[in-house]
Amino acid sequence: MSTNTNSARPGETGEPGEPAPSKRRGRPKEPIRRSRLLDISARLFATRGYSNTSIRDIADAAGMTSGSLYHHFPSKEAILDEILREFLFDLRANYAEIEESHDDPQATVDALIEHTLHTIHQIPNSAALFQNEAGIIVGAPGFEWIVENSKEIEAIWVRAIEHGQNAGMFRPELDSAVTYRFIRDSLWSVVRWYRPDGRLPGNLVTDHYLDLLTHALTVT
Amino acid sequence: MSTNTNSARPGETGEPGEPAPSKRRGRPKEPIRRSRLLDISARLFATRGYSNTSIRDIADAAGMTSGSLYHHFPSKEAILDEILREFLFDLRANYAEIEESHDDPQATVDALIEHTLHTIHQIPNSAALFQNEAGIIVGAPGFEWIVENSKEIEAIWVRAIEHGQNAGMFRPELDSAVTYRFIRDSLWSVVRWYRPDGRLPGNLVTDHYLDLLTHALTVT
Amino acid sequence: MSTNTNSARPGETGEPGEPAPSKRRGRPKEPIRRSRLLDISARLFATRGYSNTSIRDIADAAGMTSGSLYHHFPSKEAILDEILREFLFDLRANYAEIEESHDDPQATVDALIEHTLHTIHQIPNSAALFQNEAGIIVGAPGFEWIVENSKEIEAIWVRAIEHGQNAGMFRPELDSAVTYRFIRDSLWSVVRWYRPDGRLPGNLVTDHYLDLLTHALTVT
Amino acid sequence: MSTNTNSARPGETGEPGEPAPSKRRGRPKEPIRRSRLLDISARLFATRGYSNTSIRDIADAAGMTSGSLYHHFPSKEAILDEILREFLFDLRANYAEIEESHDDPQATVDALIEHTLHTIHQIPNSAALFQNEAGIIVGAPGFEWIVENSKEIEAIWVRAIEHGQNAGMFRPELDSAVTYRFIRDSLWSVVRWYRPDGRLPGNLVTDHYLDLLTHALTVT
DNA sequence: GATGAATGAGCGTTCATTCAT
DNA sequence: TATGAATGAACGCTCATTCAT
Repeated sequence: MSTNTNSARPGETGEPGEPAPSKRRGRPKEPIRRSRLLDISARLFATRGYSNTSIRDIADAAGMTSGSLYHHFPSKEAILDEILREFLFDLRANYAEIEESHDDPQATVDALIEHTLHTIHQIPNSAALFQNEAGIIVGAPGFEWIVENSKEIEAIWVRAIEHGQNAGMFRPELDSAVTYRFIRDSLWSVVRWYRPDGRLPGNLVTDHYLDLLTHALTVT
Repeated sequence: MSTNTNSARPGETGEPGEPAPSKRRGRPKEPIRRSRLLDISARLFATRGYSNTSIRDIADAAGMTSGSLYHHFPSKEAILDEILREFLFDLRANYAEIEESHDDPQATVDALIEHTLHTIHQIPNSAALFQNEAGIIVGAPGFEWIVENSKEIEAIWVRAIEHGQNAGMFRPELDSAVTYRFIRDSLWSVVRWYRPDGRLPGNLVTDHYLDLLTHALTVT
Repeated sequence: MSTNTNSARPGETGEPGEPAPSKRRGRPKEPIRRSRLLDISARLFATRGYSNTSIRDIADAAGMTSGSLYHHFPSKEAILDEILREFLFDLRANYAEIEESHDDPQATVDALIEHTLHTIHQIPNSAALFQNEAGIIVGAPGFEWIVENSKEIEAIWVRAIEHGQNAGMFRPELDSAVTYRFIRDSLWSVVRWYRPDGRLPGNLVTDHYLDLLTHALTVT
Repeated sequence: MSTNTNSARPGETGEPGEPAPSKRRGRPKEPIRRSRLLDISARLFATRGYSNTSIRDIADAAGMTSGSLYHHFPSKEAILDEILREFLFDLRANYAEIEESHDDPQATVDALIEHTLHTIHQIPNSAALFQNEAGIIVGAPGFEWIVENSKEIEAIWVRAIEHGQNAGMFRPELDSAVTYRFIRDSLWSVVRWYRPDGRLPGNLVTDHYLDLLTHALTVT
């Protein structure tokens, strides 16, 4: 399945707003290179799949040779790990902050939903990458941390759902674990068809999903 | 990311009820071989991912050499194509039959939901394979038929949703296209965590999802 | 240090007496291929060093592509292992046979010396390979068996030396362990300069070394 | 064959007595740096083999980056060349001095033997490096000087042996060239098992080898 | 001097595919 | 049908070397 037909031209990044490699005599010259490579990698991994993306594909898209990549990352897997780490730890931190800053269960769940869809809008590549590869990554040696992190994220959601049930807002007959999966899957699946620059505006999608999920959960 | 840790032993398939390869001199012994190979392939593709499954992995699991596989299928991609073709055309045919055999929109949607979850229960490998690889397959040359088929499936669902809205059963403010994606994604995502032999029985999951989706759609 | 200047031409083996790849319809067609590849590998490893010999060098010398080699051996290291295994286990077996078939210590040591030099004459590549690489191989994971084998070989020699001392033939003031190393090293070092087809005939070398070592050991 | 298990930690050299890299503003601070790098290189080359030692390994062990090494040496091969040059030219000079300062052939040969074993004791890394890599180095372009130097060394030994034969001390039936190789190989092979800090003291080894070789050569 | 980024060639290995037997 | 040998392209990665800063 030759999906590499649209292989990137040398030096092409596809990322708009890329700062020109001008003679910027700044301090943080290192992180820029690094995060740019991570961005490119995330885009390719998300688009073609991790296994179908070669280290040379990434290097080509970054305008360097494959060997040069190894000055920045020790392995292909390390690139994947770093992308997912930032994605998942940020996500957990943001979820936790939302949980702490809200009292009303309905408001908490709404904020969690909004933040999830916002994340898909903001960093679709990382989100898609996790969504697409998680099934295979989980269980791979060195990626055990993903399970732990996912459990903590699940706990946040389940607490919010159960608080809502205890408060009489959400339907008590719902199993909180199954309901969490339902919400999680329906939300993250959006990354598969939502395009940040597409015809369907992000806030419209968010409103629709808030509406659908609220009706699914709320006592009537 | 060595995901081949559970590499199949020669001749091992893991599928119970496998008929012994005895000297059965029956008529169509060929189709049996063929479907067995497709089953094995689907299982490996679903478990490890298409790209991470080699033609030798399949041959090993089937107890033959990789060269022999090419007497049954012209290429690795052809195996994938055949698995997905059977899955998607059966699915479409069953959806169409459901549409024709129901008048009540609510009953139609319920039956569509039930059939989807039943499919995940019955043929989880094919379902998972499609769910996992569709994103990359779509757009690959030779797989254009998937888009067509998907459109016809979408049309069935959208018609059912809109019939329900016209009949005053489903909430009129819902966008039928977005709602379809919401239902589709939440249902097919179940394949990622549902285990046919797991603790959570299939009918319980079905009841829960019928409940959640009905509340999400129905006028209150 | 480009030592590959004399890289073998495709199809060239340098081994005289190579049987033409004629239409020999024999059973053991497999072993022939295999042992031929081992011979070629041993020659290249011995000549250039293991690290300086690439899998493509071997494949080129054998008239095949690098990938084809992996039908016969699972890895480069496995080739090395197989060469050394045959060499060392044969050597030990032959030494043991010599030990059993001789009573007189002087005759035993003489036979051991003769066999060692005979081995260098017969299979100089394997002998040189072991002599050159043993220092680095020992301690590498998977090659622990070499130490065991070497210890058993040492035991045979030391027994012969000590028997000779007890019988009053060999000088009693000699430390048997140091004497063994002295004999071993002086003998195996011959592989570095002896050429089976060179000007110095093998039996002349053998006579000289028998003479030197006998004088070194024997009571006068 | 991952022989880099004992990869040196940054800045670690393992050589005791290393002067701290303090701000010593002495005169020839450069030569110190240089010889330290040569020492480190010799140790790594001797331990792991030249081919298995990367320029980065050396740089790491020296606490610098690989690029910095090129301010001191133009290439990896140049490091090897310099180590071997110093080793072999010193050796020849010392052998020559011994030859000149002794009249008695027996005393000359004894002194040559003693000096050889003393060299192995004093600079085992250089000695091992030469012993291990000479076979591959000889014949490589740029290392022709080794052959010349070796010939001169051989001449010194052969002269001493033949003087001894002419004086009636050494057995006349011995071929001086073969006898030289016998002595040379048995002596230098000691580097492979002798440990300066091991249980077997150096002078004991020297006594043993003097004894063995004297008996091998001397008229009885 | 020293550094870090980059290069380009090469390495051991994998894999979908072909084909004579 | 089945096999085993072979292919050729690609893969992840290493490494000696260069060079602007």
